[in-house]
Amino acid sequence: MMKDEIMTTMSNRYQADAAKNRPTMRHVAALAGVGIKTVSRVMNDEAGVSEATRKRVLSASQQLNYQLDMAAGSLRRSGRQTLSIGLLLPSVSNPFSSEIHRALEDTLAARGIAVFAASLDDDPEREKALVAAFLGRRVDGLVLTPIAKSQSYVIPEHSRDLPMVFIDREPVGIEADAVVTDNAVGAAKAAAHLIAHGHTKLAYLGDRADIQTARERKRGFVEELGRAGIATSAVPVIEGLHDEESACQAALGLLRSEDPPTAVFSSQNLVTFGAMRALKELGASRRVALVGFDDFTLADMMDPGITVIAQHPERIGKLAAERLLARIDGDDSTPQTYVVPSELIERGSGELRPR
Amino acid sequence: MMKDEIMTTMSNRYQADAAKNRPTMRHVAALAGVGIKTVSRVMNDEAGVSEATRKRVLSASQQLNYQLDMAAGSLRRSGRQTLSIGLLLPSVSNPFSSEIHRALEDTLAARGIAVFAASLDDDPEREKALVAAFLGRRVDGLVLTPIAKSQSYVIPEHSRDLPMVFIDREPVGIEADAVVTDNAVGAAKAAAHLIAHGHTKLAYLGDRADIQTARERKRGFVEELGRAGIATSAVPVIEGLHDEESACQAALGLLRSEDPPTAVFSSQNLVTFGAMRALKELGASRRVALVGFDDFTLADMMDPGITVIAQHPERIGKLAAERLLARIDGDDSTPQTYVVPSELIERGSGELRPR
DNA sequence: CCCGTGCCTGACAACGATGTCATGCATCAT
DNA sequence: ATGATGCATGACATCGTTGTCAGGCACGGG
Repeated sequence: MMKDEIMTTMSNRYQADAAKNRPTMRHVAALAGVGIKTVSRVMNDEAGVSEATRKRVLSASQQLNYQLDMAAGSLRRSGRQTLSIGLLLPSVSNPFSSEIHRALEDTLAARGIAVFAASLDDDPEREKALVAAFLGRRVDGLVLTPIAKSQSYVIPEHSRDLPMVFIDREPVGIEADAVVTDNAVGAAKAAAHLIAHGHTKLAYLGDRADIQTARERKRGFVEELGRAGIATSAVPVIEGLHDEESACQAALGLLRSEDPPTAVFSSQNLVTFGAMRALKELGASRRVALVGFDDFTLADMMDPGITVIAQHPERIGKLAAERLLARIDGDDSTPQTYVVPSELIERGSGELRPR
Repeated sequence: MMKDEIMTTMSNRYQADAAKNRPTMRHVAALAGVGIKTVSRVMNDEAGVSEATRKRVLSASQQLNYQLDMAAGSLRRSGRQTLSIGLLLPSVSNPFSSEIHRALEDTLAARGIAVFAASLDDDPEREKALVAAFLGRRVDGLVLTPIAKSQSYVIPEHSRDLPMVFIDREPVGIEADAVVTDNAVGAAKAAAHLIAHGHTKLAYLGDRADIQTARERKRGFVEELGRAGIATSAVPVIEGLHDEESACQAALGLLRSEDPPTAVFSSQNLVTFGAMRALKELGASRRVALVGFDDFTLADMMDPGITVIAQHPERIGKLAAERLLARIDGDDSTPQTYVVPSELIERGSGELRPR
């Protein structure tokens, strides 16, 4: 009787407290009349708790709406995992990036791992700052698109076995796993495709040369010209195009020149859009061939459809996640670069022949 | 001499240890020859540390590559903030969602807040599971696109003052801030626009009726018909379209019927794409008017350009972030729904007149 | 009846940090 | 000279959890 009264009072007090502040194991333990270690065992599905006790604890925890504090747990837990990783992308709103993000998320979600995502905007300083921010939150791993000149600043962490996978671009100054597209090969395929359709007067519209993938694509394109015996000097190569507007202007300049190209290769999404706009403005969409690097929504709905070298962001994301999980699980084999092949998709614009 | 030797030995031992395991404040303190509380003060830029000591600590922490453990800190710190929030979207790879994500990130980054992002795929169960997962990581707040029938399951957290902002759709069963587009108004604008261009034979292609925004858009569209005196019974309303393929089939069915509509309104991105494809297939792009809800990349490059009711995801994201920050800072005013106006953008397809 | 063997269980320290508070020391007004 | 004041500093408890370990209890065999 007396004891029941005390129990009731106590449970009321704990319930009232737990409604305002967040309940802890102590609250649950008090309400269930057990020690907190037993609550811990139940919450973690550990063996060695009688069925009766388990039920009492579960009921108490539901009553209080208790939730395990992962942060506190991972502080003490051996292995110290937080079940969260950091993802650094050029921008979370970039379609290519967000496809990677999605694939990564799906693969990691199966293991209960949450993803911190952030945008770098191709700013090396942000890269370092955000890596630090994620490390301070004790992520279990890092997936990032590097932009800084060197990633040697993460060597201390990397040598402490922080799992790390680079995507889209390979790291510099550190040996770590990377998952990339075959940029040079893809660009070469584009050049070969145009040449096979009779073009010799090609033009190259490219992104900023400080971006590794842009350099690779240019290299692949130019090398293919060489193989085909086309004088590089006869092919205008414009670099430094980072948005639609500048690409459009560059394309307009080319197309209005005395001896305009009959085929254009654009090294990236936004550049392709700029080129398309220029062609449309000049009414040349059905006259000048176009192949763009990167696939995009509605490419098949354009007139003509736009032929592209498609990357496979979902494969990149999935592979990166798998590599990261392997590293988290202790794989310590030599870091490797994994290449995801690109794919040429014919839609019309790339199959136009010169007049 | 003796003392120096010991110091050196100690510092070596700590350095070796710190190179393998992650260094803690204890390591830094030992190396700098101070107490850990002093290290804490330096790392948190607290006042009351002499310049000389501060320098010693800073130098030691750099030498060890020390980084503050935010998780451990927030365990003890009053207020208990983790400087991270959870963001739940239909999909991180959905362009509309990822624009919101980006705007949110930018606003929160200024305060050093990191963002956990996850995709719901319109699955109520995932919504609950992911909310729980984020709560277990002790996020400082939650921003989410609700899909479950009711959000009452978060009431316990919400009443414990967990900041929460709903975006795109309003919550059910709980009073909380929300940031939404004026869906009904936008759809009504579309209807009015088509009617103003002489159409009376309209058609509505809509998303699944269990999605709040879809219902609102339909309501706005139908109400506008009423205002214009057009018999609702004469206007085909097709719902339940959730992807491009089903929308295309539905549109084809309509357009091939005996008395086809002269104008189509599509309630969402993918449905618009389906409608566009159907129109193209029938060669009716320049004959049947089309207005779509949601703006999209290249809409102006289509032939004709696609007239849309544009939402403003960047404004939604920014506003949601601002509301969340206000709540985090203690604002406890009555929850409110903030409406971000949509905007009709004329591009050609919506201005076609009936024959 | 006693002791070994499991099975449940909880007390306690520890994880890495911060809040509180007491201490030592130099400085200053009286 | 003396006590008051302020600054710099570190000892210690603590946040919510988990690892370790020892204790209690029931059971069974000798």
